[in-house]
Amino acid sequence: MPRNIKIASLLTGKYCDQEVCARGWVRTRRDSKGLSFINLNDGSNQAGIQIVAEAGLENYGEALKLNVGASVEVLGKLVPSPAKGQPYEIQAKALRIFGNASGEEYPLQKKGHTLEFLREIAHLRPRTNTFGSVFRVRNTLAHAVHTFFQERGFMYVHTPIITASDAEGAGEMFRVTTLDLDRPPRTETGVVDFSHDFFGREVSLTVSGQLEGEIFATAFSEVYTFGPTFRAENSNTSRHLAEFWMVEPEMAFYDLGDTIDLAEAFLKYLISRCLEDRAEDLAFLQKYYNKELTTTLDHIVHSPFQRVSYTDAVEILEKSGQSFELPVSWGTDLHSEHERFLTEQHFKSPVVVVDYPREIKAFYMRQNDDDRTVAAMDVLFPKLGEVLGGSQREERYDRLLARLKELNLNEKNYWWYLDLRRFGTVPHAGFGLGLERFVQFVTGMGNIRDVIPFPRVPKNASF
RNA sequence: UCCCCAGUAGCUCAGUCGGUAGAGCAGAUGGCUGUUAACCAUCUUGUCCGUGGUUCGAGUCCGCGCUGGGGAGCCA
Repeated sequence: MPRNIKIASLLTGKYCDQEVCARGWVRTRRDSKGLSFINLNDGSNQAGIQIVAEAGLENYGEALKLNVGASVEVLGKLVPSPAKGQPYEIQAKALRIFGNASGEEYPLQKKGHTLEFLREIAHLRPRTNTFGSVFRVRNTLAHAVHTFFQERGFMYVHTPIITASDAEGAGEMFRVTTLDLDRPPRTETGVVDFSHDFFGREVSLTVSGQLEGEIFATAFSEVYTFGPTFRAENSNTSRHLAEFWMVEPEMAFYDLGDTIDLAEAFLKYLISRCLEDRAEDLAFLQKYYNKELTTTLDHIVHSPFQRVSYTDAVEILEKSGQSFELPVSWGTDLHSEHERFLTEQHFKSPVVVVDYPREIKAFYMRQNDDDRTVAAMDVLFPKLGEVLGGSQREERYDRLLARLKELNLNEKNYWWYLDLRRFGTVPHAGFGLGLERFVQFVTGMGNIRDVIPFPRVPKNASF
């Protein structure tokens, strides 16, 4: 008797008229006289499978007491369903109940719940239709990230979570310490003495794996990191998390154009995989959360990404005749409304803006010959704005050192980063993609807290 | 961090002029020969976010706090 076949596989019809076993959790139960219909879901798909239990079952009495949330195993014959609503169903011959769920106490009902309520029961929300779809899409995206890079010969490098470096000299970091917070050791001048801390120095949770990624790119040529990152910013928005996942490829011998080509292929691949492999989930999400979801995703896959320099983009915005909430002028960063105008109104496709003013970008970005811009790029999507950002890195030792000094960054903290430019330096580049923001885009979910299993935000780290 | 809004049954909400709280859904029980968030009948359910104040009397008015949501800034 076949076991361990997921419900999604059973519904392909491959096992029709065979004895099968399904295990999962009850989503709904409806009964008529002498007959009970159970919808069983094991997380492998959106629809679940219909179990038909008849009065002849040995434990039919118990079956009638099954509540939403109960865990069961069913043995029976997989047959085409005579009724509308599902292609196949299982005629139960034996039903094993692992654990019932109290109808009075189980918080999930056979009706819609608000996303805010479900956030409070993050241990149960994966069992809902919405979160089932969201997390299957998230998984498909994560898998596709690895597939995309591995197929191109990129090495997956595990950059550290605990780090002594600060990737951009900006952004609040979470300190990691084992010091006694009530009575920390202090130096003679009274400041906390981290030489007595676990690592003998101040360390924090990483805000980016990029700098360490560059180390490996200068040995393995093409690498990527994919892991959690942490920002202690007090941001209370639907687009920020204190803990989120980033994908950061880093490539030796790439210039900015090569990197844009890679980013475009990467984003299109990720979306294509979801459209192909998660059609049922996207259809569900489209129905309940974003009516234009698949249209938008299809559009991205089939549009060539337009490329425009920051300087030209500012000129387009200035000449557009649009009245923006915030003014546009050369030297300031583009705001969301500007990005959306470019991608939605002007180009009507994804846009890659390149060569930003050096003053608004990070120290490690490669300075262009005009001495006022750097080889940076942002990919803008309709309705979203910036989805991915990257740059060619400054590989010239003197230029990098001068830039560090210009920004009053302590070069001693970057000694190993500078060494990469002293020994066998090469042109190289990379980009970063915030996974959750992208999952938001692909699923149509409005709040980033609903696309990560256990969101960490200011004032809340439940579960 | 700033601005705005909200917090009443397990969930979603109503609650008039300040007079001690109600509906739908869920749940329980019974019915129904194939149901699709099944349907029909009956029944149960409250720290009105917390705290201080005004008042004869506060779910309702006022102050403070907590939590949640939307927007802004920052960013991914």
